Amino acid sequence: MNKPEPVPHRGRPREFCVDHALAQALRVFWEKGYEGASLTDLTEAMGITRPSLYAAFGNKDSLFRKALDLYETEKLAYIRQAMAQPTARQVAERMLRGSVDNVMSCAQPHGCMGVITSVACGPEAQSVREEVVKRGDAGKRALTERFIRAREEGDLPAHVDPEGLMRVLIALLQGISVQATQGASRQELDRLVDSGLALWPSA
Amino acid sequence: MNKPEPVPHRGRPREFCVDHALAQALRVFWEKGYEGASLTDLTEAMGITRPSLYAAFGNKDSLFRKALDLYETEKLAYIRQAMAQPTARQVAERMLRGSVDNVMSCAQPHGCMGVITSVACGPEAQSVREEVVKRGDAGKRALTERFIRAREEGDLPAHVDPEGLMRVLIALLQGISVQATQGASRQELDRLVDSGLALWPSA
DNA sequence: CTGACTTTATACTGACCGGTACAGAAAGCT
DNA sequence: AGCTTTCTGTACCGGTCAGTATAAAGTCAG
Repeated sequence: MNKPEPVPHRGRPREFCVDHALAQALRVFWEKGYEGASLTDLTEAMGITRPSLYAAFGNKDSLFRKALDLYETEKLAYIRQAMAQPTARQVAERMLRGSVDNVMSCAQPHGCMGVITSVACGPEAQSVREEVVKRGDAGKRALTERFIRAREEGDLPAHVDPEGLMRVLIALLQGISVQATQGASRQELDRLVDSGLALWPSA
Repeated sequence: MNKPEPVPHRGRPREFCVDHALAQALRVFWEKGYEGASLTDLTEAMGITRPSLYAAFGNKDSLFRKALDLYETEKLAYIRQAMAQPTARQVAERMLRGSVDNVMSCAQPHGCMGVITSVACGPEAQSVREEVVKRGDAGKRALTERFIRAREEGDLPAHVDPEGLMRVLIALLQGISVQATQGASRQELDRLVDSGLALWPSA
């Protein structure tokens, strides 16, 4: 961390590491949601002052979007891994297990950022909410395609509805996130996943 | 509506109907969440001024709790009906269908108040959040008991884990709520429910 | 009518919100 | 050296938040 700028700019050099500060911002947004995270919360966690934040990241909206990018590339890697699994069941299992790992990391549980942001209130956050929903929809489409392929490949029965099954799996993931924020233990979430997988349609 | 006080008190009589005002408050809290609903939003929707609100309902916290009571008795009636169904499958179906009806009522979709409140941000709402989680936990216990009974009565296979199945069903309900707030259509949610029920363990 | 009592509306409180003006500090360029 | 450029900290902006002081208005008992 605190790596210097690769090409030293003109003017006074920045005294903090942008990547590290963004990681701290992500932590705050993840814990408190978009509206719940005040600029005071953010700047204190990032160790910088307000004007530095605005100079480096624009405004709260664009800081959140940058944090969201980091979240997707870092914390949602398990989703990309899951999609590459050979069977639909393994796709589901990797997603569910990865989701529990994700919400149970870092001591106290925090749910999925997508759920937190899209459920959180206020017309002020409408723009970021739409962004989150848009990103989620792309994932939903990809998952549906994956299940269509699985049915063609014979590892899902012919009678299943790929889009419906996608919505069920997404609902389970969202449920895991909600229950985590409500204080569910890892053991309870593991049991949710075990029971969910026990219901999964066999080929 | 606007029914008069049954026993006329001393002093100037109240000029609004408490029940009607509370119903309007519920509508606002349901749409915007606890923190997202400002006193200005509330008083405008209720048609009363701030001091009247405080005189009649205490403060924002206690107004929310009273609205929550109303929500449980009015909007969550389907849950009590569902619990009384003869088989576990019918319990699940009534809950899922009722949940979709619930989040799809009143034109634009709003999710479950429990989910909205428990996921919504900020340490200021911690107290009401704990209240919501506490009420939800009681429901979870009751549902687990219901599935244990179902297994004893033979309408659930012996190998299922009642608590795990309870968490799966709750997760589906929470997923329905989240997807509704994200703008899912009734048709999409119906498909979620159909696919979920198709997975339900048969006796 | 008078006084006790309660609800009404206006207008305010201090605290916090996201965002910024300003001036000083630290670097490169010439 | 000076000059330009960029960052840093302080101190502030108008707006909104939950909650309330105050006084007028309305209804009772006597």
